[in-house]
This record gives sequence, C-alpha cells and structure tokens, in this order.
Amino acid sequence: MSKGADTRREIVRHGVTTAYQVGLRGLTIGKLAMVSDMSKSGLFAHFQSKESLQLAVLNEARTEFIDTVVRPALAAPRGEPRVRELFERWLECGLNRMPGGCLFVKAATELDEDDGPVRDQLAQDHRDLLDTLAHVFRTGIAEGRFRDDADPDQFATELDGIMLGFYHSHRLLRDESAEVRARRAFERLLDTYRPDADAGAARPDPRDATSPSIR
Amino acid sequence: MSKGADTRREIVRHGVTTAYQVGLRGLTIGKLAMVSDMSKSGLFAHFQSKESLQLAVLNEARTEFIDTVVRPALAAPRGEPRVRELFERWLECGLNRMPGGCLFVKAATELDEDDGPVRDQLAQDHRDLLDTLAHVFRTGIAEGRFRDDADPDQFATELDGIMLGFYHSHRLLRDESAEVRARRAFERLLDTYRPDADAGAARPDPRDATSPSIR
DNA sequence: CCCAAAATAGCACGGACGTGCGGTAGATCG
DNA sequence: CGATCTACCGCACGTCCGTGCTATTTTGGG
Repeated sequence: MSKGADTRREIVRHGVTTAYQVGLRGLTIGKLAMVSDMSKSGLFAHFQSKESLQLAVLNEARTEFIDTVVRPALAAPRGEPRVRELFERWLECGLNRMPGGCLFVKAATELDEDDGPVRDQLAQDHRDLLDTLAHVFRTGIAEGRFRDDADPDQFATELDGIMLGFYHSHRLLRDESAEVRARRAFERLLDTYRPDADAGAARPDPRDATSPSIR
Repeated sequence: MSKGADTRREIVRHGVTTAYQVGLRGLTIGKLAMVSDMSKSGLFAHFQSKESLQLAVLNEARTEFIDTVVRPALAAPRGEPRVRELFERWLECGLNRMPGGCLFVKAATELDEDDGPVRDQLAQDHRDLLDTLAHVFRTGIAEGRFRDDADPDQFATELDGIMLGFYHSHRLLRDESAEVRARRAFERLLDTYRPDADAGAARPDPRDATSPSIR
C-alpha cells in the first residue's frame, strides 16, 4: 500500500512543476505520464478523473506555498516585520521559485468562467490567502503599528494587486525593473497605513455602506 | 473583394467576443466557425493559420479597447480629470463591457511561457498601455497637478496592479466589493501623488540606480 | 517461497483539434 | 449574357485528448 501512495505523491509533485508552466488546464495526462516515466493508463489509475488530478495538484501547490511563504512569515515578529517578511517571501517566490509563472494566477484566469470543484477550491484558496494577509495586518493594527482606522481587507486587496502587477511585468513584459517597482509600491502601501501618516483616502468613507469584511 | 473582407471582419468580431470568454488559446477554429455560421474550412481560408487568426483577434480587441477606453479619456481635461476618466472607463469596461473577463489578462497568463508573434504583440500592447498611462500622468505633472518628483512609470505600474487586483476579485472571487476596493486603491494612489501630499516612499530613492523610464 | 492483491502497462474508443485538398456556387466584370 | 474568379463547403488526414478494459508485472504478508 505504500508504493502506490509514494508514486502518487511523485506524480503530483511533477504535476505541480508542470502546471506552473502550462496551467491547470494545460496540464495533460499524457505529458505528465511521460514526465513521470509512466504509462498514461498507469498514471490515470491513481486518479479517477482529470478533475481529481487537478485538485490534487492544486492542493499540493497550496501546501507548498504555505510552507515556503506563509508559515515562515508568521514566525516573524508581529506588525510591520511580519508583513514585510510575507511580502519578501512572496516576491522571492515569484522571482526564483516559480519557473514558468504562478500556477494560481494562471488557473485563476483559466477557470474564472467555469464552475465546478476546481474553481471553487481555487477561489477558496485565494480567499484564504487574502484573509491571512488581512489578519497579519490586523495584528499589526492591534499592536499600534498601523492606523487603527485602516481596513485590513483593503490592505490585503491592494497588496494582492501589487503582486499581480509584479507578476505581469516580470513574466509577460520581462521587465527588469518589476521587482523594484513592486518594492516601491509596497513601501507606499505601508507608508499610507502607518500611524503617523496623513489620512487621505485610506480612511474608509463613513458614507460607504459596504461591510468592512469581505466574507 | 468586398464580400471576403466583410465576412472576415465579422469572423474577427465574433472571435473577440469568444476570446474574451475562453482566451486566445481556448479560441478554437471549429467553435468559432459554428458561432460564425460557417464551415471550418471556409473560415480557415480567411486566415492561413491559427496564429494569424489570433493576431487578427488581438488587434481587433486592442482597437476596441483604445476606442472605448483610451481615446475618449484623452478628450478629458488634462491632469487629474483625465487620469480619472481613464480609470473610470477602464473599470467600467471590466464591470460591464467584458462578459467573460479580459482577453488581455487571459492571454497574458496563457502566453507568458511561449515565444512567437502573438506573445510579442501582446507584450507590445501592454507596454503601449503602460506608456499611455505614464504619459497621461506626466502631463498632469507638467500642469502641476501631481508631485513633480513622482515617477510616471511607477504610477502606471501601480494603476495596472489595481486593475489586475480588481479583475481577480471581480471574476474569480465574484467579490461584490471589488469595485469599491479598486476605487479606494485608486484614490489612495492619487492622494500619494498630489502635490501637497507627504512624500513617503512615493519619492524615488536617489540611491536607486534604476532608470526612471522602463523602456 | 507463494499467492493474493495492488500497481502498472497495452490497447482501443470516441471526440476535438489544426490543417489541407477538390469541388461548387455565387459574385464581378467584360 | 457568359466567363472568370472569389468565397465557401464537404471531407479527410494525423495527432492528441480523457477515459475505460484487460492483461501483465510487481509487491508484500503468511
């Protein structure tokens, strides 16, 4: 019973690597079988459908992302250092650790029209990430490191936007200054939300009826 | 000679609509033929390869985007109003005018691994858009509407990031507050760069050796 | 060491893909 | 009106896709 689980794990690991390059939709059983040195049918027997393969790959990718980016960052001191560590690890992940781009970004655009479990899982993962960002920021507020009238979910969204912009500049445009620009945007984001900063539009408009929490 | 060009244009228009939903890679000759009420071979005769079809669709999409977003915005008064008009039209385009998402975003993630003319064209289009954003902002600086030490390319990148974040929240997460969040991020962006704003990290670090222009 | 069980391979299927070829019907022009 | 040329279609090809069925090999416990 051990052998099967081992090869399955190996397949999924290969699947993650390939999916980073070609996306979840572009991930094909035949190619993955070749990469894994197996027959198509032998590989297929481990999953009963392509969908479950996609789910397995997605779960593994999420685990790896959490292990290399999120969890280590949570070990940093509360407040700005923790936010900064998260940003740095995330950025470094986009720069080096992901040959072929980001699986999640690719899957997000591929699947935003479909429905089904894979899309649901992906959306949930993204929401979880945003929640984590917001939570880390909220902790910083509680510690007095950020303005106490700041909206953590807004912070999360904006940080996400910075990373997406970086991703596109880096991958599509192969812009060498993508990293520098992302860093500047991040610093500007922090500056706005530091306690001594000018309020500006960062303060939620009280006329705005939207709930401060997304979910 | 007129008939052929007419149907070709019709095909390309259908192609743009479909590609907004399924991307440039997902755009398939058979499906497009069905939508266009033609035979596969009849349609194929207009283009000699799928690649040239993709290029035609991409060009048409760019033209439409420029006509509905960029050009009208350039008619607005210089400075902040023009930037604001650009943002509003862009946002509205993502909210209503694009059933199925944004062709360019999808293509960007689909093609960021490949090489070839389609990818090149897409990258060039994206660069042109960023240049336009930067130029509009630069005009605002010249008019004294924005800090004169601000970096227009940095502004363009950050605005692009806001739109990408909005796109993901809106499409993948179907987050109802995506629009509000994008607006707040935009206001924060403007606030930072207004002449009377606190400098913060918006001012380019003089130690930074990076050229202020991307290209 | 043997044998059940598990893991893998071989092969075939129906379908969709991009792409060509040969014929035909409709437009265009003398 | 008749000739020519363009636009379009039907059909077929080779390839790859996901997915089953059956046979073979490999594994591991008694």
